[in-house]
Amino acid sequence: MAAVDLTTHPGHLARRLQQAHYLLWNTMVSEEITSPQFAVLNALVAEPGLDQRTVGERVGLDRSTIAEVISRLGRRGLLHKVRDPQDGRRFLLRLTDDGQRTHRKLTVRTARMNQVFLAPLSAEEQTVFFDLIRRVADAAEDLRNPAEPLVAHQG
Amino acid sequence: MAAVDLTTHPGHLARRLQQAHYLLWNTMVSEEITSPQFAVLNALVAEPGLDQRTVGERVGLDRSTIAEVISRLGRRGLLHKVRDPQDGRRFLLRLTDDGQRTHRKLTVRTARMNQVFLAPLSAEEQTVFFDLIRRVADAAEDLRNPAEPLVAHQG
DNA sequence: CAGAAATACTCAGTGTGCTGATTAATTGCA
DNA sequence: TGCAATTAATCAGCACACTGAGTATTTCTG
Repeated sequence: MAAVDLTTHPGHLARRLQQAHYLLWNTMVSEEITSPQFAVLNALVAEPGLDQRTVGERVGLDRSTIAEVISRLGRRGLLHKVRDPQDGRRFLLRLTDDGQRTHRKLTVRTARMNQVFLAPLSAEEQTVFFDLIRRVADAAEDLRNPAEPLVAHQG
Repeated sequence: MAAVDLTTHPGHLARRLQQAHYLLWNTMVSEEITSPQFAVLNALVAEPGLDQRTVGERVGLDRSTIAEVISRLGRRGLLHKVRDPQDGRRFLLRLTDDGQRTHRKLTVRTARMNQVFLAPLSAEEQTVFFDLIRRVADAAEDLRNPAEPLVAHQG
């Protein structure tokens, strides 16, 4: 009697959107490398030698998840991790040649997939689509990490 | 050198959006019942006595995932599954009184959470937000399930 | 009615994603 | 210097999400 219409629930839509993307990625980009794995490769192309935690921050993965993703990429020989001689807690990450090649190959395919994925929207709609999602996601993230702790005015 | 800007990748945005939602759900709705679990409860409020596969179809979960979600809800005493006397392959699902109560309670909280989540957007923007995401997700789903096999015009 | 095809569900395996607890290393302060 | 706090990473535990393979039941067809 009191059932709700889930098509107006942003969480439900977000999940469906991600699932749809997952399937398309699998058929058009790669069955081996996942989208989060590609994000990690991409982060290390942009900034080689990052440590694990920072990579996670860049791509939006928590400490546990980033550890597993990196371990898989390591097993596949796409990156290597070395202890930071300056700070023994850190591992510094770099892509191997194979990792570089894989990133280049997937970059092309990902661009094609994005075109297909966004094809139902006009160019202007695509811009709005990005803008709206980004604003909602950013605001929700800020709710958890209150950016400026608003330094107390006086002790 | 050839790194890509992930903020223009719909898959990456979809993932961030879902993560943001997950966190907000946890703090504002429930730490026990997840959003997919609520979707299942909701489907069974709308249509009591559905079988497992159909519930999965309604909420967008595959056969394996829906099985686990239902088993968890069963363990919590929120629903029960009975073999369909008409078709021994099926399990028919119904909410318990506790399940009904839980659904009612979470419906209220979910509405509040949605308001907070969507607060960064104006009312018109929220409409556009739903429309764009729905269109992209629907189109991608159709790519995998070619809706109408386009019945041949003549034998 | 019997065998084949379809269907509902289960199971094993993999991967993403979170929290809380633990370990190891560094930093900061008295 | 020496101990406390912080920080990077790991580990265990839970939950979602998919595929491919297997089982049981029903349906379809000859």
